[in-house]
Amino acid sequence: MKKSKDGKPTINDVARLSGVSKKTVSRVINRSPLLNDATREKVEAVIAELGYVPNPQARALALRRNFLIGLIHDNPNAQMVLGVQEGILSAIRDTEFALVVRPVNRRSPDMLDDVRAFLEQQRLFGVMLLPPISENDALAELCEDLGVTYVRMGSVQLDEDEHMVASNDREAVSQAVDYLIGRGHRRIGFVAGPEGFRSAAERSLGYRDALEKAGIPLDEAIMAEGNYTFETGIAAGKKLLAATPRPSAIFASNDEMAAGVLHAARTLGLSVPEDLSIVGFDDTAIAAHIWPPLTTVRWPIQAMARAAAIKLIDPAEARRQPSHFLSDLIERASVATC
Amino acid sequence: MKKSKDGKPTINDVARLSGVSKKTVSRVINRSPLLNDATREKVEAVIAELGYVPNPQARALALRRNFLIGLIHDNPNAQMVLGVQEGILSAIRDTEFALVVRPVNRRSPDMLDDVRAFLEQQRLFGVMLLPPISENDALAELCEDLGVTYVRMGSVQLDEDEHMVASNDREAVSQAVDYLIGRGHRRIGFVAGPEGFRSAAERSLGYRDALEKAGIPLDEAIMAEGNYTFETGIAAGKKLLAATPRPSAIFASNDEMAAGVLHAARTLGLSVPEDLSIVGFDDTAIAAHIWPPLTTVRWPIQAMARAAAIKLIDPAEARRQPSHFLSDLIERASVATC
DNA sequence: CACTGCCTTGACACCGGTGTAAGTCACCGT
DNA sequence: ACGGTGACTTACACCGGTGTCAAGGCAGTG
Repeated sequence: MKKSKDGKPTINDVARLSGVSKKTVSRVINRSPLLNDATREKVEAVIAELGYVPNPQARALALRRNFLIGLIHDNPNAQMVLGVQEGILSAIRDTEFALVVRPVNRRSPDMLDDVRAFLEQQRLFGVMLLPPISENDALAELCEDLGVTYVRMGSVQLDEDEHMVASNDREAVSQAVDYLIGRGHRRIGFVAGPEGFRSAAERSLGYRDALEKAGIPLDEAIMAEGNYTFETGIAAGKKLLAATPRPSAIFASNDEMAAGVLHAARTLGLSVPEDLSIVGFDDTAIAAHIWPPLTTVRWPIQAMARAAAIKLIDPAEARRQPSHFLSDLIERASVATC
Repeated sequence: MKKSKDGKPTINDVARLSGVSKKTVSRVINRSPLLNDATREKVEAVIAELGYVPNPQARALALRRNFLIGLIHDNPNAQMVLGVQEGILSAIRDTEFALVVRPVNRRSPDMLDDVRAFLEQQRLFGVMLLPPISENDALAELCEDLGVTYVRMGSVQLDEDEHMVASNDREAVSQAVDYLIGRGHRRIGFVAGPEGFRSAAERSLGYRDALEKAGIPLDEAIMAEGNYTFETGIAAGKKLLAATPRPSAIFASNDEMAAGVLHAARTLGLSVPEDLSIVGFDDTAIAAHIWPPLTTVRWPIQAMARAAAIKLIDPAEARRQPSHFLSDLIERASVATC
């Protein structure tokens, strides 16, 4: 009698039982203002009694938009991805939105086709792009073409404000290197991230900025490149620590490589921070758990992701929030005064 | 002419342009066998020309089921969660399914209501439950009641086969402790996980099994409990290393706590593995990146998640696949012969 | 040549919501 | 008494697919 057979109650059930039209029920659900209070209460009572919840698929069909936001990423750093997921979730909690995740393979030649198929098939409300693929302009264009609103997260402003939430890696690195200089270091090595990553380029610029400001010349002998992994950090550390004179401090463009440098130093019998100071970037779990705990730059992933999600689902509110985020230096125990 | 105004082409556009009914187009999309080849080709040509992709919301509405599978978790370990996401994705790649994630807060008193609201609102096809909340039977019942198919991942068989993918933590730990015993250790400390976690209980049982088999009596002085965090690992390490005689090896129920034990040992001036051997569990990134690299137990997260996803979307295929997974001991450098 | 049955296709209702335009009713001014 | 007004409410088409069932074409059969 209350509902058809096994299914959940529908708007029709509610309408029938409360003796109004389905459109009126629809108005109650959507909190339409032009609605008599008595009617509203009557309908709400029936809704509560039945435990009615609107069918999101039907809504999506009628509205010609759904309430799914996508997260597209090819990020190797689990902590970062999860931080982003949590940031997004904090923004969509208590809304009807849900989060769909889609890891992709950056190296795959048909990554773009893959994403296109995903977007065409799912017809998401909007998507968020995480670095490093957020740096891919073709991807942003694809979203534009497909009429999917998007927001990119990145280490530098890459797109118009409405499509971008950025940290400022260049400035953050510059400050971190300043900090080393302030502690008396003059010979500061640098481990760059992989070419092609915008974040890597920005971090290199920050390093150069700081040295230039302090009047310290660049020295290629104490600069190396890694690909953000522990292993390449070891290799870079070995190279830098073989230079003469040996650097008294090394800045690595992410924590994994910093851990690699630490490993290399240890292998050479150097103690950290007495013989070598190390600073990393990202403040991932590893930074706090290695010995000595790593001084590193933390950028506010969750807050950025939250801001990005708000841009997607509520552009008006988003204009009242920052689009640019500053990173902090987290002082632990891997830096000593020189 | 080809499509109405700005929207994507619909089944009606395809039907009109190819001069057949929409039902026929529907048959083409769904690869219905009772269909003339000529017709099929004609329609397929139009589909290709228009770039038509069926609207998933309309499909979901008509079929009364959608193609979203949910991942509900409250897991603090980013690596694990991401591994699971990737496992699921490998199973649903090239299907029309998509993955919706939903972190929840285990400690929140209305966690169940939260999940209920999520399931009622989104009407997912099915959900996967990750430990530790996968150990919550009330949650499984909730899914059952709501008619949402579910699969639980866990460290031990907790449910009927069709709802469960399990590793065997008890046996894995037992083997790891056997390994220490085989290396000559007789005084082996144990850091348990938090009470209330099934995985913690299983791992404790494994420890007891191994000692019992070797005829080594339990000694509470070299057993401690932590809550799977680095900090509690330090505390546990301090306690165990203060015991006399001092243990020559410690098994910690996860890698973070193992890292904490390592930290504690270092603080006391002990070197690892010379003075103390340490074995962890999970093989998270931290295990490979600390010094010395940690010998640990790896359980096949991705494969398990993949199997779980297949259980959800293709039960027939799932019966051809394993539901139980074995863990391996990964030998690194934190264990020495005693 | 009418009858039967198979193969293929189409008409139409339906899934559960929303938009639009039209309807009802009490109240108002003239 | 009558048209006008504003506040609510309803009927009905529509979103874009799928299920049901009937119909058309055609070969095989008696």
